[in-house]
Amino acid sequence: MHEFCMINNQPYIRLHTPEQFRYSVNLSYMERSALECMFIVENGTIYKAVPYLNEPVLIEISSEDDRFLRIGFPGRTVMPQQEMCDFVIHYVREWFDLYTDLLPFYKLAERDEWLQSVVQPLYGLRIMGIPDLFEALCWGIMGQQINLTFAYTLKRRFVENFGTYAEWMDHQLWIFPSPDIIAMLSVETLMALQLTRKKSEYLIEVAARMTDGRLSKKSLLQACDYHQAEKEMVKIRGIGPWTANYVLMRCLRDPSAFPVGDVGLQNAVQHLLNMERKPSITELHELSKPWKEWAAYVTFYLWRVLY
DNA sequence: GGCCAGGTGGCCA
DNA sequence: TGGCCACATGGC
Repeated sequence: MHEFCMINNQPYIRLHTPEQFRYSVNLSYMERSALECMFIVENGTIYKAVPYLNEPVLIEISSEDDRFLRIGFPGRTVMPQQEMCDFVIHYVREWFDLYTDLLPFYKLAERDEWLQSVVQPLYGLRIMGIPDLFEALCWGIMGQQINLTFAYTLKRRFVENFGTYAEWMDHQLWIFPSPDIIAMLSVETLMALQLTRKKSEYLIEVAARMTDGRLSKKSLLQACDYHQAEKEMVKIRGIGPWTANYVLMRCLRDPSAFPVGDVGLQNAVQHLLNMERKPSITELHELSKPWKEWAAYVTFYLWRVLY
């Protein structure tokens, strides 16, 4: 549900959110890294360019009472046409994971003391998504086996070399490169950004598959079977179980996705359980049994404990 | 200077 | 199936 509003000649959409949502806790997640290049956060407002019919649309997101979302359109004095508004509303809902009902997750956490201690302080946090499948896959591949700071550096170089941007005030708001641009690059071109040879090959291969239609978000979601989608992704070189589950979690919206080999997850569990060593994969599967269906959410919340 | 990093593919038994 | 190892370089 939403309303179209005006304030000081600025059009905005007032978007209703589920009860299990708090803007502030999501905002602090968005503020976690100054190195992030796909959106800007300033004074509690998130600015982003979203791709609408190959045309970047600037949006600004803020909140009313920590509950309602306000979606504004910087630089516009009239409300955009209906189709664009519908697109933006859907984009924001997907980005903030507002289509997911978190009530069962919180009910589950109430019955598990350990889980509750992780979940309760972050009440209202959603898995902030990466709606663009190509971006999600690239980010997963780039981030493998390197520290997060360097991963952000690589993404920035990738985006600034091959993406497009819209200007807002003195900022550039970037649109992630489209697969057809990347599919045409040589391995050496990507290696110049300090991606490894293998990662460069993987990125170009994923781009080629998305360009010719062998791989798409639609086809992965078509079977309505996340396990099948995972199998499809893992067939592709450079996408292992971690990356596939990461993409299931942040793009395809499978609440039970579980990147169990994730070192951040392992560190968080080790820390919270006061273990002397990192938990094994087997131990993590054992631990996750009670909340298996919500493993993506638990993982996301656990990341917030350490990062 | 050394260990670790939001892993994966490939090889070997 | 399960255990190593190269990759390849920045961050701290």
